[in-house]
Amino acid sequence: MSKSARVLYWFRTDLRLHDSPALQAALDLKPAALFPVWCWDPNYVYKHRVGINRFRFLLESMTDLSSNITSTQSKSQLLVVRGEPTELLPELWKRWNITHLVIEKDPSAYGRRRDRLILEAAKKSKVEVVAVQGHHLFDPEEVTKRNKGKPTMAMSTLQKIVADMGAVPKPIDAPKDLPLPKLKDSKAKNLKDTLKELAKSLDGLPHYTGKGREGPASVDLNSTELGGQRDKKVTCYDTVTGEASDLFSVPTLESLGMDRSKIRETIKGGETLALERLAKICKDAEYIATFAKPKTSPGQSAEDPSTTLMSPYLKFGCLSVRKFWWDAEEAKKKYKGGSATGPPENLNGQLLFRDMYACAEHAIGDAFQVIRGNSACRYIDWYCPTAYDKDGQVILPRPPGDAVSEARLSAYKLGQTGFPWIDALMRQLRLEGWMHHLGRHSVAAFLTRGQCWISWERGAEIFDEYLIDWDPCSNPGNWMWLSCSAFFTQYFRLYGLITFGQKYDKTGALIRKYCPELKNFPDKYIYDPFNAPKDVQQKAGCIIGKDYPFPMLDEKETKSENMQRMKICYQANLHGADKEVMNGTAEAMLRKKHGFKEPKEFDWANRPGAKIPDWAKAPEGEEHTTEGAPSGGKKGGANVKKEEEHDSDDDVLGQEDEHKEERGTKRKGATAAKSETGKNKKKK
DNA sequence: CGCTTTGTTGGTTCA
DNA sequence: CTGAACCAACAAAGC
Repeated sequence: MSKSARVLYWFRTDLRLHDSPALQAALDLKPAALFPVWCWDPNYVYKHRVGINRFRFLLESMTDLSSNITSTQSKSQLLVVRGEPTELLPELWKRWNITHLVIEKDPSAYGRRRDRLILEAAKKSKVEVVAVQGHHLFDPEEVTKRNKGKPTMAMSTLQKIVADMGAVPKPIDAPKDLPLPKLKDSKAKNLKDTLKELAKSLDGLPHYTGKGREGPASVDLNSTELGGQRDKKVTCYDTVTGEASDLFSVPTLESLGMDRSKIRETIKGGETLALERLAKICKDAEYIATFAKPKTSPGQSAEDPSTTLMSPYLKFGCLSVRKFWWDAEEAKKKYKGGSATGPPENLNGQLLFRDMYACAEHAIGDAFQVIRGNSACRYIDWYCPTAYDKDGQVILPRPPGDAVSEARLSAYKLGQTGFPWIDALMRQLRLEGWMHHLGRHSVAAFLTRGQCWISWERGAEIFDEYLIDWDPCSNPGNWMWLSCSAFFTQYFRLYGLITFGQKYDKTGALIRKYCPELKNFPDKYIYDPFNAPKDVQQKAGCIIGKDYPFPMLDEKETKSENMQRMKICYQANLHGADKEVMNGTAEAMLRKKHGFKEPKEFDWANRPGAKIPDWAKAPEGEEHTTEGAPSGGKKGGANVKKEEEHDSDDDVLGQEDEHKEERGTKRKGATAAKSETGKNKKKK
């Protein structure tokens, strides 16, 4: 059989050639032909929330994979076909006389649903399917089976299970050669002719005209109407095989209706860069051996991260997680210093967390993304939850919640909350598609149980759209963790909006970079410019409430109110799959118990506490911008524009030099101000 | 991989 | 030299 094998290798979660057990399985068939295919799935284009940065990173990764294929076999490349895989793949294997379909197993709920259909179609066509695990350290299907179908809700559970599953497999090298993607009667002598023949073989196939197989046919989750970043027409489905001049090529961002000028292209995709970065990190044995996630700083940017920044590459399989695991193990052996760190805080522990979430998602399925129907998720009566119709279908667009929560959610998404730490992190996310893990903790706790009491589903949605490394398991999993809905229960442990960032970086470099309107504030007030006396604000060239929004809520007031609510929700002990949640009575029940109030707008002048600056008591007719650009109208636009004026790296460096020079004098100013207020207090 | 309050310890300054 | 005053660093406990 092996001599006549003709393999369609379908890339999905594995944009790499190194350590790919699935690709190895394909080569083990000793095929006469191997077609490396990427099917440009409209379900990913329309029915998953994907922003500009993640599409950009994916396209870069595909381009790099294609060139790596060509470097290995000059007469081959990645063959990108545009259409619905369940419609298109059967045509390909019919017209290309395929005997075997080889894939890396995609363990996510969508992946499994899609692959079930593909498997059925393959069976009908007598195409043999070979599916191999390679996206995680351990096969989530096998782990779930060993856990009796239950989700893995703790690291200790996962560790216990995988202890009996043997060691993580050692990485295998990239292939030295690849079989040609040739038709049976091919006369092609070079790649260009091969592509022409392949395109000709697909003549007569209608190009794809729908918006994906899943959900309501007309819905485009990435349209601006639904809060997405697609503002132009999608043209990538105008053909099946791409432009005639560039057959089977990687689509462009423009053909997805997206405008790359709206983002910063900070983290570039591809296997080549992933391996370079891994090699560089593993050279530093001490860094690898003593890595402790809680000690890494969230106050650093992607250009100089305190973590490895490998997650985007793991997400698309540009980097094999098993290679990461073993290269880290090798590096640790070289460390001769004191004691090394262990799981869960070390690097391998981080990779195990990724497996834990994948296995939990595997057991729960689609409901892992939401609260309703999710048995692993504690039910809490958040504002702005996902809404369902009588048949249990999600209503899109989501019917608005109360006005204040909607305004807060919008301000949060744009980085206009009035809390510089939160705003800097959210702007970093929106512009660059990445945020440090602990920064994600901070903003997630703030939106949910900390201050806003808004559903983690809304936060997960924003992350879905903006994160490059978004993952259907880790992302909802971490949102449930931080909102104390699952995995984690210590709801009284809450991140301070001023103190948490300050602990890592007193100078507020992240704020100065992403909130340039605040860059001239002295260190003392960079995390809470709203507490700065008016003369300090004037000197900094930024009046709070005018050039930067007032805080949209009172940190301490919301915190204590929400902790009381959490206590009551924990006592009620409802979960997403309970009948009270499914029939919609849970919300009213909990609100009765904790004395539900609509969230109120923050009244600066009457806020509790004794630290009200004189200038705030008498606002001098200045408008309080608690709304903080949530309408997404003129104000938001103006702020975005202002930011982009400070975009270039040179400019950022310039800003940093500036504070270094000025810091000394500004500190003196701040101390003087402090002693003054001290005197005032004594007089009173 | 919390924050805040409270209390302790050990050190410095200065009348 | 003494002792009050202050302060930084840390630990414990409660939310």
